[in-house]
Amino acid sequence: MKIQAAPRKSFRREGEDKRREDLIAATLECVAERGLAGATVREIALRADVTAGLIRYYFPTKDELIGAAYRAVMNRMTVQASDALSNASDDPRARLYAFVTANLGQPIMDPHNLSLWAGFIALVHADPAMAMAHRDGYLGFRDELEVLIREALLAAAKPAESNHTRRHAVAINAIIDGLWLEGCLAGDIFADGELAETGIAAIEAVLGISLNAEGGAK
Amino acid sequence: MKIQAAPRKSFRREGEDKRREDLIAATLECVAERGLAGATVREIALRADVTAGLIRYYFPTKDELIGAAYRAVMNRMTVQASDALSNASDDPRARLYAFVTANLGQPIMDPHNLSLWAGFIALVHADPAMAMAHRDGYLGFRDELEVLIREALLAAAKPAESNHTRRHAVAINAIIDGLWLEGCLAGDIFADGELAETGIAAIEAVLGISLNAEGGAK
DNA sequence: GCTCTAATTATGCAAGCGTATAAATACTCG
DNA sequence: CGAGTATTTATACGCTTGCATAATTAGAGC
Repeated sequence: MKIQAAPRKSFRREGEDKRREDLIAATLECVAERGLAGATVREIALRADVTAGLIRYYFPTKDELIGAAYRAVMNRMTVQASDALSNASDDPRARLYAFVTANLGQPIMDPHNLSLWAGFIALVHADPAMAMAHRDGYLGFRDELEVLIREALLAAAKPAESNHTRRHAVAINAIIDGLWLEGCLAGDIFADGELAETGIAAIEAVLGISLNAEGGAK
Repeated sequence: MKIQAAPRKSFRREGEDKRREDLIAATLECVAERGLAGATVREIALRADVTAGLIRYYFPTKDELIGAAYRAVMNRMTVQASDALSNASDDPRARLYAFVTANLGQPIMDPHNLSLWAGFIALVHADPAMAMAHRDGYLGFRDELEVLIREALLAAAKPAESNHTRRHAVAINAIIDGLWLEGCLAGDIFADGELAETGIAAIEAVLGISLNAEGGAK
């Protein structure tokens, strides 16, 4: 009987970009399913169908992999929201409407995204680099929102001075974030589209305009 | 030369309640400073000036200590908000006003609270027990808010049917949570009281009433 | 096809983790 | 003041973790 020499794992060489993406994707899976604590190098490697040592070949330290994963999540959500914008009509009110509903529906409003986001946010306080990464993302989001708000106000023939639009951006950003939170945490107690509807109504009230593409005036 | 026998740590016996509180407080310190990962039994014990073994005497498992700590944070914030209510006048609009500003000011709107909250929220998805604990807290908060809203609407002679007040509660809860988040994450880029002001304005717009105690009508 | 190298696997290590358990001690009660 | 017990310390065990490093191999280039 032949002695079973432990067979060495066969493998394929992959491009650097592909591997990094795979590793980040595997990391996100782990975090989503079992929290940040579940994202160990061994588990990540398993999901990426790779051995643990390889991770260090692409990411000098585990923290860097985690940071890259965080940026990937935020970027993914941003891109998804922007996609909704590019598919929207060019009426500014319709664009704001599309932006809001996109952020308050699938796939952005998802428990997995919340788990990821929360796990990272918990680190923000301790890690200055991550704190800066987060602030940039936040301000970027708010600025994008502020532009949409200003144009929607102008389209409705309302004043849109920057001190007003800034404050509106803060408030409306809060509405989106808050409803996103509620939906991620307890989406099952809300009807489909209810939160998006609620958000639109609240935003219309704050801005004092209708976001219906057709018509414009209520 | 006398051999230095390792001196056994001296200690005092404490009441069960005192010890539990101390351990929870030490846990919160750890989580706030270095995230959930920093909350190890040894570090917690160190802060509570106790040896690690004692933790298990009061909490069968570390997870139970973490859970207790989470409930303590939420409870603390709830109590602080309720305190603001009991110090408020009995005009319903003033009470809602006080409730909102309390939640959007010190000591509730604090980075430490966010770190704690986020660290725990990241576990909600993975741990059913914590998921239930969270949902209870959330619904409790929203119900309290809904009562305040209904009474404020009635005081302003506005209709307050339950299907409306529920939706308002969802939206206003989002405004509070969202602004709380913004303040915790980047409080330094906002002027003192700015977020509370913004929140009040947004809520007044959503409800269509003024929350100024004096007058009532704008 | 051979060679060379970069990508990948395999193995090991030291540190830190949560938990278990036995020994010691501060307080309570008679 | 002495005995008993609940509280606390001390020690150790088994596991997992992130990281390092040596051994291997797939694939590109000549």
